Amino acid sequence: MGEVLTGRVPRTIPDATIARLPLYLRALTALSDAGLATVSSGELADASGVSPAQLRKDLSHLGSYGVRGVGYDVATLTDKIGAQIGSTEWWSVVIVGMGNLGSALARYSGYATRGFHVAALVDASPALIGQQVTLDGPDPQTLTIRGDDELADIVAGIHPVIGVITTPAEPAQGVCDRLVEAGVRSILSFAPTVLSVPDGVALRAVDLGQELQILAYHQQHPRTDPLDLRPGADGDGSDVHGPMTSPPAREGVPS
Amino acid sequence: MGEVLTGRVPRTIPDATIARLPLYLRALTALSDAGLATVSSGELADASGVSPAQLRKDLSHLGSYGVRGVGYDVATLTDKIGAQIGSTEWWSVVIVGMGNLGSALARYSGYATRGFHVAALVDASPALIGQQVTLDGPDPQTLTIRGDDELADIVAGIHPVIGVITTPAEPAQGVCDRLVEAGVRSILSFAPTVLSVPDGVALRAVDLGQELQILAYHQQHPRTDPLDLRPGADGDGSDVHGPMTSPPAREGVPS
DNA sequence: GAGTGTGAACGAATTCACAGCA
DNA sequence: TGCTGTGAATTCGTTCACACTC
Repeated sequence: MGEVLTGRVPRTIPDATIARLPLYLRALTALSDAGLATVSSGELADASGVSPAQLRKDLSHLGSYGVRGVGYDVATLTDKIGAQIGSTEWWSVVIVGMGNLGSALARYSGYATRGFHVAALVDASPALIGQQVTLDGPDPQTLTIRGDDELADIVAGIHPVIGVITTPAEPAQGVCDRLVEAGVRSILSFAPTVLSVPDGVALRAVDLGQELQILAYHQQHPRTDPLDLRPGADGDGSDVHGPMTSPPAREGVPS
Repeated sequence: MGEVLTGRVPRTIPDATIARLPLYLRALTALSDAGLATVSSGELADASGVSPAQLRKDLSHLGSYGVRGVGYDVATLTDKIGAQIGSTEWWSVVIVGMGNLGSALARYSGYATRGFHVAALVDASPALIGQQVTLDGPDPQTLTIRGDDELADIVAGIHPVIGVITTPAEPAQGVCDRLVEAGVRSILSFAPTVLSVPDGVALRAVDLGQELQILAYHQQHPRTDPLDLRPGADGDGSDVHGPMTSPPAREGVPS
């Protein structure tokens, strides 16, 4: 793929690669914690649940940070991926919709380790507005649920911001519109509906119902496996259905 | 490509298509509720957030259920997709890990409309075992949290089963192994770790941290858009980043 | 005329296989 | 020798464009 004039790296990392960078970052952190200083593509691939070839191709998009015959320096690679992903700066998260899921996400304690923190909680219900929510985590913090008519004010002060929508389906598009209006450029939705956003706004949507239905399909149509032609070809059979359509998002929301 | 001998339909629906079927099903339900009897590919595509061409190609994998010059019969199409996805039978869900997220998912009231119901709640903590959880939904139901050493017994009686893992990262692989051991063939994990399952078991993983990091990347690297070359090409600019890597799972866990 | 169904063109992502370097 | 980096081949998915049918 031809030379590029801009800087060093081809300034076009495939979306599929970007979606896997967090995986690598997490695996690297674990390796680092375990005291490892270098890893080979095979080891890191195993720890990330991808193939070695894929890992090398992905990393090649960031530049050449490996040493032939040796592997990758864990610290260096962590830095490079972190720089791409933006984990060098702190990101604020605003959660809209304080039902079961919203509350659970608010109290999730894993934000800090990934460079995020919950900055505000919002709901439309008068019954919830004004209530206090205590967040778990290193420095227990208490936030007051605010009304969704204050969204613009709330977002105004804090940047960069990621908006998380955990409302029911019906109000979701309206909330989404108001977030965009207020200047939010990245939105993660858990609402069971299709949302549309203008150009320039990144939207990701996660849906429990859809995930369950996809699993139901696979259970109904078990693979008539033409897979194990060769004996024990690819080591630990991590993934079942070959490369799954939506590269399953690893990492999640425990506790 | 190439004729197929088995039955009617090419018995190989692409994974990407399968991941979108739930979207279509949801859109169809909405249209049906609105009293519509037929839809064109354009309308259904809009309601599902995909392109008309994609929709037609996807549906063509199921067979020819449209009428040229007219469109699709909403009821027929709903049936056909439902049959593929397995929404004709009831699926049981077992949730392991009754922390914030597990509790939220347990109380989620949207299962019934999609053919699922929560059959059991499990946790390892003695503090939680024995506690009652009241599920929302049409017929309020109360489940008692059971110990994870009972997993085999719990799963034994109820089939088909989908296992949902909402534990922290560390115990997740162990829980996963025990679910598989007990006969579960479909697993949805929210734990922030890579899980491996043997061949024949379907695994999907959803990860809040990963989703946020992907959004952070996109915010850091805004598109130098070579997109709007043609004036108002594709109507409502629903998606920002073209076909997103992981076809964002629509539908979710509100309330 | 209107809109489906589908081959064919296109593009993206993965895998292969090997050259090149420590 | 061992492992990275990467063109080439391949597989997979999407988009196009149009023949066909109601």
